[in-house]
Amino acid sequence: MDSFKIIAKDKTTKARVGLLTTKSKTIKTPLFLPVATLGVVKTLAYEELKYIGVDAFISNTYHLYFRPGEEILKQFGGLHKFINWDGVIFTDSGGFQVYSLRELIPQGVNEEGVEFKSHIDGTLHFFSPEKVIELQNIIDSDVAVCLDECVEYPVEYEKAKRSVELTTLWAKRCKDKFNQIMNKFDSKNLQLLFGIIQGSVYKDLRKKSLQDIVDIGFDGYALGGISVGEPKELLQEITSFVSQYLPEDKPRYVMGVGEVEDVWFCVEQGFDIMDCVLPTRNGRNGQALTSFGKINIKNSKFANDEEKLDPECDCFVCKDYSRALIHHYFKSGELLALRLLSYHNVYFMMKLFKKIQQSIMEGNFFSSKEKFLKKFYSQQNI
RNA sequence: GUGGUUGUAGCUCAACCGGAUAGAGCACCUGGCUGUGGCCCAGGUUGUUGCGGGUUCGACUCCCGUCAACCACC
Repeated sequence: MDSFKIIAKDKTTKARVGLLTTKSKTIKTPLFLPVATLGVVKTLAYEELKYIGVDAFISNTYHLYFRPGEEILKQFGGLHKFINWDGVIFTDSGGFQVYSLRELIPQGVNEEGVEFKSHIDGTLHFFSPEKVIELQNIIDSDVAVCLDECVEYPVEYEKAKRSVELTTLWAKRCKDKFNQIMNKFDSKNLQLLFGIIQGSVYKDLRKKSLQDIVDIGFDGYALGGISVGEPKELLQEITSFVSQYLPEDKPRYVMGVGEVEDVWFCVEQGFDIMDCVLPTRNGRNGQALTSFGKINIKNSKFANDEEKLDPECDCFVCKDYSRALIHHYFKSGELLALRLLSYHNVYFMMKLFKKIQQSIMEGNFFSSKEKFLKKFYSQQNI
């Protein structure tokens, strides 16, 4: 059974609307995944996620491995049951932590896997491709991804090349282990497995990586190794380059992208799924997304501002809380401040993706994009 | 009333034997953050060194006076 079905295509761009069928649910793409590293979108209750209309989020294998740990997850029968959430769960493999926590990898990375020093207590732990698949099976996510090696930017060609070779090698082992485990399940309860493409900013490496990964064959393809500090032009160059070689009939996931401008761009290039920490992390630090651009609610100019966060938003925060009040909560260190902006920003992203889906269905993706971004950069009403 | 201690940025404190543009943390004001530790990073504003005299080439620093806070004793 095909897990992905395209139901609409934009005529002038590569944007498309699809249905992704997972064992939990069928959900519509383009899809934005808020990040729930430890199984929770920081500060938000599951009831709130449901109310906002969050269909799916992404959790992290590495972090869940340390807390709550395999045993608790096994006891409860996976993350869905542990957190009582019937939406779709993606899991990241820990490959990104090879990059983000690289100072905790004293031995470096080899063919067998990665030896991590726990960021919590410094103890040594070993992740192999097989282990990561097992863990994601224990977590019982709907969509798992292969272990990959994400390298920093900028990176030397030779190092990027080795990471591509390693990522391919690991992808094969992930796929083998995955098939072995999935044999025990009936077809309705199959997890999906996505492969990850590396290659940094080198086009020949990107092409090699995606050919290798597509040859192995996965339920979807993720573009990794971007959003690691490279300039926006390179992000755009790589995403548009890779997208032209990806199979059309499989979901395409660009990992770590979530700035408003980048989101429109990646959808335009034919990507279906993206995830990003920005709406929540920046929300916790005072940045709010509004129809008229980003604002930092901590700025003193909002101290007496009676206007709502985003005059065009209909979330409860924008109905009931003035900018001045949220400013006050932030300056006072009140926890509610973090929640209000997290809620609003996630709401903003969900509404944005609904708008994107709708514009593709109605055949006006490009003009919608232009209109949206023009307003977003106008800084009116701010 | 007498004796003592202390007064330096909004706050807590540095500043050698008298030496150059009086510094730091926090706070405040901005900016940054792209497969998450609420963190962190990068900049920026702020001083009549309680006040007034004096000595000196030069005073936060030494001297005199004065004000304030605190402590002890009457």
